[in-house]
Amino acid sequence: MPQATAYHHGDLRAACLRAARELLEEDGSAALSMRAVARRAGVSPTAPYRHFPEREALVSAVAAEGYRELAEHLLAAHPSPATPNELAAVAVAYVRFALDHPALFRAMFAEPCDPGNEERAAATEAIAAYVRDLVRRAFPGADPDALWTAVWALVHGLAFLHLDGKLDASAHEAVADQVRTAVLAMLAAAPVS
Amino acid sequence: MPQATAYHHGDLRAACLRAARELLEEDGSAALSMRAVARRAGVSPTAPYRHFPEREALVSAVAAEGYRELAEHLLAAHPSPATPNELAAVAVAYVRFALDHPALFRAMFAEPCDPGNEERAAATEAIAAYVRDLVRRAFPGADPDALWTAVWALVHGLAFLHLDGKLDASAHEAVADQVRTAVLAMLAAAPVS
DNA sequence: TGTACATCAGTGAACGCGCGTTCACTGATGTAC
DNA sequence: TGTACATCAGTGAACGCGCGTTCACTGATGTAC
Repeated sequence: MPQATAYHHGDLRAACLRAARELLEEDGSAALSMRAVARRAGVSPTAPYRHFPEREALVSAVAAEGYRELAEHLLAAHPSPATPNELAAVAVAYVRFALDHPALFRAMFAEPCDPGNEERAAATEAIAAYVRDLVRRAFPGADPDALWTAVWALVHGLAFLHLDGKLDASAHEAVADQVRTAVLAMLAAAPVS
Repeated sequence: MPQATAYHHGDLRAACLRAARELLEEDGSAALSMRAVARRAGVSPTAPYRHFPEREALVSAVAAEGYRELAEHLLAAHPSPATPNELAAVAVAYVRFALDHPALFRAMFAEPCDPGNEERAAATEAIAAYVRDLVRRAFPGADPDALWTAVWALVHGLAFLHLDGKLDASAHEAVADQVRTAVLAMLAAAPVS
């Protein structure tokens, strides 16, 4: 760990990530910019380039952090969900995370992603594994590959529809109810034919 | 209908919408800008302000057009789906639309939307009605309000996960298979408990 | 232990860019008398 | 029918902005001898 002085920051990489997160939390609508991050970190506009070769690298790093936090958040909602109600609780947690960190969530999904970023790939895989296990436990008879995609899509769609204002997201409890009800209805759906 | 002359365009409003659509189809990654639209329409940078008081108004108009097209596209896939297979076909059409018009699709959903735009509201409602009818036909026993949200979310999630590269979208047929399989797996899911 | 020097992590000026929007304007149209 | 004039739909210069990135630089650190 290098020493911090007036000239040398000490840990600018971490400071940039922290600044980026703060900016995303504060103004969910503005795109993340290198210059804004530098300003927030109290450093010249070009200093971050020592640690991130280009904007996309910064965004990828922030997104990876977001994936890790989302994984923790889901685990905290339920470590090993196995019933429809438990699955619904996890769905609510997923949507809540999106609504509590809208800009981060958009950065995680909508920003062009660098497929070579291992940190990011590992973090995504942790979430995928969690959902796959959930599906195996909750739906022993189903094709897990097909169903885990569907479950993720269902929950992800609920998150974005709320985030984008297509479903009303103004009240916490109402969102939770809406998500729970939708998930349970889907699982209980008995099609004709 | 005003006459077109060298000075007066004749129907600049429509030309702006056409230009905007072209730009979205050509460069899915760039944000829509008033200046680019004006350039494409062959008009001074400020001329579009005669027809759209601000950028958001233009985007809202384009989005409304997108909703109408999406509704037509779904109707064309199946006018009155009632079985899981027919529902899956509509899901495939929804995802295909998103992948064929990525920037338009993002504009429709991710851009901040003007809730007062009636054109847009009407177009969205047409889609909602289509999905609600579908749900009523296909799942006579279910709570239609809860289930139509779930169905929309499932399909919408599949669209965005493909659009954002979280699910592989490189081959048309593979995407269709993936979507069909996921939807059918979800409908056939038999939870424990 | 002291010193020369390579390397590292910053600075700050500058480049060229595109953007949304305003403003005063002008050319063309259409309407009232 | 002819004309004065209001209105409409454009123009073009300008404002102030923020951006990503480059470049030559400089201050601080650490290492080899």
